[in-house]
Amino acid sequence: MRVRFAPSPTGYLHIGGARTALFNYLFARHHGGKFILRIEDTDTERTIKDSAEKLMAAFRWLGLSWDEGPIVGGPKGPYYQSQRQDLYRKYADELVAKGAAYKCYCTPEELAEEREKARLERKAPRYSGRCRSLTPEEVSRFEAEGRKPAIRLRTPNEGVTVVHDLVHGDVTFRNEEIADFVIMKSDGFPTYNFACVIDDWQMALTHVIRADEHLSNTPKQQWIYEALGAPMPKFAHVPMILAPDRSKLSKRHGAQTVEEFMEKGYLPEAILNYIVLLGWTPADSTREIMSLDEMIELFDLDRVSSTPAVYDTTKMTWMNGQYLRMKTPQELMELYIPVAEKFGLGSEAELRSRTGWLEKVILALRERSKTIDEMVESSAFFYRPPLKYDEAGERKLFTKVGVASLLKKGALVLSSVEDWTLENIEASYRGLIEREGIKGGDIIHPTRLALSGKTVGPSLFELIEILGKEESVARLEAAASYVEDKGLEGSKKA
RNA sequence: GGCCCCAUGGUCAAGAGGUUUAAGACGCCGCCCUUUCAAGGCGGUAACACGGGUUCGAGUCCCGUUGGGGCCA
Repeated sequence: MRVRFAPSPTGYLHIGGARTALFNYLFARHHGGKFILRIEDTDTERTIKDSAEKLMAAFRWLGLSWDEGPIVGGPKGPYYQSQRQDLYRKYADELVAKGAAYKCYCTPEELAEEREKARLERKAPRYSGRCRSLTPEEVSRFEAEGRKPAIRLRTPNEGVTVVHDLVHGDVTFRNEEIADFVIMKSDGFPTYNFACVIDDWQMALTHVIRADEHLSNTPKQQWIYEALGAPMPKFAHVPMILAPDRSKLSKRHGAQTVEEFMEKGYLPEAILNYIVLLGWTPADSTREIMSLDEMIELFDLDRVSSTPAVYDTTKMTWMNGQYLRMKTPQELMELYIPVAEKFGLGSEAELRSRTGWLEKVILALRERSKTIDEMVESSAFFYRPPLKYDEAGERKLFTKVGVASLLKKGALVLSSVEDWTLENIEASYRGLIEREGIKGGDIIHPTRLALSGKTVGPSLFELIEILGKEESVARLEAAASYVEDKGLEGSKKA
């Protein structure tokens, strides 16, 4: 079995494209077939330089490999449409010679006029077929005028065409609805439908798995296969992925490309796992968390649904958190370091020089982070004192009478801890709590705020241990001075 | 505008005529755990778009309406 993903390199790898690519990939791997990548850069003007490179980088990052295509090559190349132009020309000429297609000399103006006329008569605008049977004289007159012909496929005017779709079942189109359409434009470039069929045929695809938006194009494509005498692949139109407002995904919907999620600290396995569930469920539908290998084992087209899906970042973020928790500290460190560097927490060399410490930081944060970026952000206070204290926390905790003295006492007991272990740190604080006759929270919460600037975070004693004795003491004293300088104690009502 | 596709909770989604007083997941709410927040555990909230048929029986089949999406221009 041979399938392909054929993106046009006009931007980035869209979440919907990624899902379609994934379905193709899984189908190929499940059946031991080939997954082919083809770049549809036929429309050279709109092609963005090196966006094909970016696309492939996204694939690599996701962990999806292709068996044939750019870089890896293959027997059916080239895999860029821009390098296959002579093929389209060749087969178009063949169709003309056979009489299955013909040259059309109509100018855009004439066509527009025809369309306008149809509109006024409230009829469906469709090509009249005026160039269907031009006499040799007419042809030479047009040629003499210097007109460049387009090539149109001669299509049936009656009867129906049925697409046997693997997802939708049989879909019937009335042939009279579709007029002779252009396969080669007058500028010599093929139209989408033609190039697509030539390539799919030449690349010997057995299945065309693509998004629903192409279902309406399929009868035209089937006619091209027939005209060519080419074997027809099986078609499977998978549901589209919609934005939260149920419209087609576009830039204005914010994060929607694989690259964006990559930059936001998402894990490729989480993205893959989330999108595979958009339009497909395994036979055991309560099963959600799956590795790529498991998806390959479980995936098949018969459980692909036909209803479009709205994608929801919230659930993907949750899933990312699930995957984050499955990572070892070592794995997380490799993901953490580059982001931390970008955040200005230190150079890679600096960070790597204290991996033991870093592991503790990461372990402390792993349970409460959903993305790598979030993890890095919430670890910032381990590297430098808080720039400011959480406002609500300050109002609640630093205004209590006696808090400054409590913080100082905390600094004192910590400074006297000889052997800096979690147990000893906690014991020192517990002792203080008992001597003062206060509740644990009375000092634990202000201490957390003093050390991290936050009211939430890892277990306090773990936090203190990681921060170190000197730094903890210094921050407690700084906070005590801060409370005193600002006269916060007892100021709650003011 | 014509044609095509789609229609179960806010979102993903199971359901292939009776096993459904409709799974599961995210979210949300509550409780438990707990030094906080998470995580985890437990519980709760919430749906078959509407109208006609077919059938002993319909979320499941048919038709229409409405809504959404796509393709062609």
